[in-house]
Amino acid sequence: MKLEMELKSTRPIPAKQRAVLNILFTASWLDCYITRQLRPYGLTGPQYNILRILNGSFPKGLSVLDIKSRMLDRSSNVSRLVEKLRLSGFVERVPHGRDRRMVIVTISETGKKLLSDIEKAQVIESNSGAGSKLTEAEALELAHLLDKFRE
Amino acid sequence: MKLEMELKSTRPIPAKQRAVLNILFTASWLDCYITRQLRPYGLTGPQYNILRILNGSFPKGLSVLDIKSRMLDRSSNVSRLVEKLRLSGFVERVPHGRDRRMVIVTISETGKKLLSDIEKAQVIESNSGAGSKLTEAEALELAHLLDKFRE
DNA sequence: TTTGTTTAAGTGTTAAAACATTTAAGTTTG
DNA sequence: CAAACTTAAATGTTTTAACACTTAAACAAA
Repeated sequence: MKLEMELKSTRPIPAKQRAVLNILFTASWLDCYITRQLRPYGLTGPQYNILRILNGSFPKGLSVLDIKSRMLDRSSNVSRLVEKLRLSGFVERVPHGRDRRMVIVTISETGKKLLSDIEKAQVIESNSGAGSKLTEAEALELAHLLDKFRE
Repeated sequence: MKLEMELKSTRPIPAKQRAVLNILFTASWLDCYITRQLRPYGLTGPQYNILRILNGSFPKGLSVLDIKSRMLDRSSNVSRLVEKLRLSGFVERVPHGRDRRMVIVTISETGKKLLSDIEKAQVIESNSGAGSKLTEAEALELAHLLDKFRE
């Protein structure tokens, strides 16, 4: 549905403002979608984000700050999120050898198993999920315009 | 900066996933930007959203549910947000005549003054703000692709 | 009417975000 | 070396989000 319809806007919205509102609205919509997808697995969005970051760097681990710098939401409190993931058994924490201030976080086998379960479930419904109506070219164009938006 | 750089991604990201990540990342970036803009005025993003909705419907007011259905973030607790705005003097609440379950919320003169102050300040720096690098046509295209993304 | 259902708004509670502050280890410089 | 500074992680606190639940009014049907 078009943004104006979603927001029940009466008067026309200027182009740039429409872009701003649409980014915020779509992100909220997407966030809600992702939260629903993750609920059965007992993960929140930021926790899932961390697991995927660690999976991408596996078998190497990352420090807390390294994780934070790669997150979608940079205001996340990574220490606490990692601690929750550790309690659930999805990551492991080992102190850094040289620099004893640092802690290196690594995804566990359980964590990797969880990610692959989630991925499988999403692949099954990937043709009906978020962004499924976009062609590859449109998806690329969208990402490019968003990059330009932040300049 | 391109998303891959922002997220320090090593391997290439598939197009649709890039779109998803970029929407979430850009929204978080934008949210941070807006929060900073609004801070001097003592408003949060959702509060500002409500004020603008009420300004758009002025002089008519809206019920709590009407406001909610027009908000960017539909999970907002409008009752509490409206109460805060009322305590700050930016909105007024009057019980609905016929249906005594409803409350009609209207923006006050103080609230309208606040909005115009904020707008003026943003116009001044509108050439350096969010989305300023996009042309009108690109902004429209971006909004259109986001509409399609949610289908 | 009275019973049940739906709708609007508000409230209670838990968890998370936001932001500042603290602790401890490492670095730099006089 | 010692003091000052910087950096990494954790913690404290306040606010807000998220979600369920309550209350009260309107509506619908027996």
